[in-house]
Amino acid sequence: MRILQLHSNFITYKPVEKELPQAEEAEKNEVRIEEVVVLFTAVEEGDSSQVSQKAINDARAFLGKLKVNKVLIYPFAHLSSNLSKPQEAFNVIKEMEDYAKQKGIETYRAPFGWNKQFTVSIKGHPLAEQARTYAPEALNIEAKAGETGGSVCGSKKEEEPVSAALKAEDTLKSFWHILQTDGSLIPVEEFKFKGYANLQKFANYEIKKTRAVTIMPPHVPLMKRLEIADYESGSDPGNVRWYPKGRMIKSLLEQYVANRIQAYGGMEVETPLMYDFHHPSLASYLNRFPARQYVLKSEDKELFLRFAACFGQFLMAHDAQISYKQLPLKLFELTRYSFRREKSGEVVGLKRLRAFTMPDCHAFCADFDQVKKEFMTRFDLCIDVLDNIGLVKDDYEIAMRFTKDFYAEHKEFIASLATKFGKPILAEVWNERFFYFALKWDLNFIDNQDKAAALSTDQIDVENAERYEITYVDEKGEKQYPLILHCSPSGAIERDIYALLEKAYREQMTGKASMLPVWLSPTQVRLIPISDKFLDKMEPLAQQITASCIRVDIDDTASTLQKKIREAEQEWIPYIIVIGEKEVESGTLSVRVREFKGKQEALSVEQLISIVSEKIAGKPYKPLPLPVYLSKRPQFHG
RNA sequence: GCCUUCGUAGCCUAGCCCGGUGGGGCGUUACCUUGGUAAGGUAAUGGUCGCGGGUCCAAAUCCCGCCGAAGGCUCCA
Repeated sequence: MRILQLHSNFITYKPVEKELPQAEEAEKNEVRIEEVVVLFTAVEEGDSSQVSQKAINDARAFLGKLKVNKVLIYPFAHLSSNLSKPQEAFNVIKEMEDYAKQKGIETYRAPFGWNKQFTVSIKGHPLAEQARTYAPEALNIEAKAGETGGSVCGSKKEEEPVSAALKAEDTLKSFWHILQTDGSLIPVEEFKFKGYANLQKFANYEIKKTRAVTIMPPHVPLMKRLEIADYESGSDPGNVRWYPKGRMIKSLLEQYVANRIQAYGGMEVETPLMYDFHHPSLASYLNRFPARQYVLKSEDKELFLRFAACFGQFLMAHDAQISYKQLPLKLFELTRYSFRREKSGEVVGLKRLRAFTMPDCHAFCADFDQVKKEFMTRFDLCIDVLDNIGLVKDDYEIAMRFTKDFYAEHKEFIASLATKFGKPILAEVWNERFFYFALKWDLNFIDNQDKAAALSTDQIDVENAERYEITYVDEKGEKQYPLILHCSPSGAIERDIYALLEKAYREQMTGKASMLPVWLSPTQVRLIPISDKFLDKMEPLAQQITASCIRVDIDDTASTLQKKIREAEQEWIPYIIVIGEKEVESGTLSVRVREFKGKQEALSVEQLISIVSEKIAGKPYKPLPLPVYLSKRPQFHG
């Protein structure tokens, strides 16, 4: 069924003559209806009463928005070249009419089978004109795509939506299994989740999408209170502001991940943020999901903001001269930003943003042997990167997604990944390949609402080399298409911070100290003088500690000792040092250690420096992002 | 996009159901306090109660419309 829906000031029509033997009886008088939603309707082969109800229900949704309760069903064959038989069409039209009346809509209908002359005046607002298509079999398709984030650049099919949806029903049906550590695959219903509570939560989230939690995500108040980030009402939802502390944390994570990818062999590049909407390699893909882009017009060009670094790197690789000797070739960019115009209701805190920072690393490989080796290396890299960020195997679950043919062919390879991970993995298996990747894994953090968010991912792309005409020259001097791996070792940086905050909250709930890893703590050491008299003793001590690349600050505000300690604890500062008479005389510091729930330890300055230095060894360093003296700091959040 | 909830000072919040001088806390500022490991005291400061309309002698409170936000659903290429 095809419907053209027009919110009209008025419509007039006049039946002229019967066009079909099945035409109903009608008078040849002009009819005029004011303030009405007109549904020009073509009934197509196979349309049933289900379709007519669906169409009316959709129309009702609009009526509510338009604050109209009047429709005119206007049979209009010209919308389709695949019309059903007239008698069936007439029945369906009548069903629509009956159903609409039953739903309390003031319903009019133009006569069926007549050639009519009409005039229609259409309103000027954005919702006034809508076209819809209903395929009878496509009504209840839940095209579960299985993409949970990561660097994803193209889909496989680009037919018109209806046939794609039909295809999707068959192709996209997911069969869920658990991939055990020995590489064996068992249906998810048969798996005993005892001892794997997190995996069970993840499986529920992925398969059933059920959860009964209504609490606010804990990381949202935390990101505000800790002055990391906040919503920016002056921008679009999902574009957040970063305060000095948050900027520092984010910057350190960015540096760390970038360093690791460079050590792995990724060549860092930088590519444009915006691309031509009508570029041939990009257009076919974009047309499929037009609503997901930020689109901007600039003079006569239509541009869209990138949602990953794929385009830039692929266009770069397209123009490059690549020999098999240089493979695997790894390009990397830290996208600040990638843009995805998620629907407003989907944007949450730092978990799901419209503008986010994502390391995106592509490896161009000669053949499948090379892919396997590289894929394994990157699997290790991703797990190790997250581990260093502060997210360990207990914090996340892995999903692996592939077709059953791919599994049959590469069983050992898939098994080796599972064995390496050492925990059972959720496997989503398809009968046929629908996406551009043959194999993908994604690593999912499970938060306090039992929801999952994808962090790292890696995918074997078997299509985009051809689409973007990326080639390398093999031993025989012939051009070949490489296989492309897409990897985001940490996932979005903002999402890492979300995960760290959610994890900290959970630790607190289970009686442990909530804190960020020491290398990411904006203040690592706080000095609190017991009274103003000791304030001038602070400065040299602070300098000595700072010289060892440790971030130290001094609480010179006019409040009490107890309050200063309370505030330092609420800032999650790992080491708090109170200095008074005793310390000045003995030279020994009284250090309150957050990790040990505030236990005090007597340490020399050198001991303190060596303890902290050990904690942050191998991590990037940035100086204190705020003035050393607390009295000099503004309060960014009430 | 849909559903639900919520908009009261820089921040958190009571009051709203049942209309009658908007109350508290945090912060900020000043003064007192100069301390020994999670909130010292006093005072001052700060409000078109989201916006517009309606009902009423009278609206933060009731009604209608709009705007904004959050959560859920869907979604997550």
